[in-house]
Amino acid sequence: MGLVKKITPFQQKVYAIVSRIPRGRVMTYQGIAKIIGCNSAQAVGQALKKNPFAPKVPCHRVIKSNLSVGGFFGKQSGKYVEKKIALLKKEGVLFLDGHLKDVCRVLSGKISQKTNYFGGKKSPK
DNA sequence: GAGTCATTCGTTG
DNA sequence: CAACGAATGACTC
Repeated sequence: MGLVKKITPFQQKVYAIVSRIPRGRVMTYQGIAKIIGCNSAQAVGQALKKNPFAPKVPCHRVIKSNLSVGGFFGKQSGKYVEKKIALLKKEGVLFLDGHLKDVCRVLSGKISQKTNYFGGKKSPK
């Protein structure tokens, strides 16, 4: 039976970090990637997609560095992503139009300062 | 603020 | 060795 929990060292690091994200908080792919030692958030995303410990690792607490929601269960959009937002919303992390409402909820030490997120700018409908 | 192209690291085929 | 992926940055509108 080749069906064994074969995970790579890279995945172990990703799951270790993600599983340590406290409730009501989120982390970015870039942040995790940086802690691991690489600057490839895509590698982190792939590790989470193949996440063999789906319910064990709170992958729903991982979002993109641009404060957008990101993907979930291999979907970049759809009801799965909606569920991801709903889960975070239940934990106190609110999203507006697919983007994080409160940047303060993000751990990871620091975020890209180059990008001008919602800093003071607001465009309601 | 929103959309598009190119880049980058690791895993899998 | 080649292609893909839950992403990101830079550039343009």
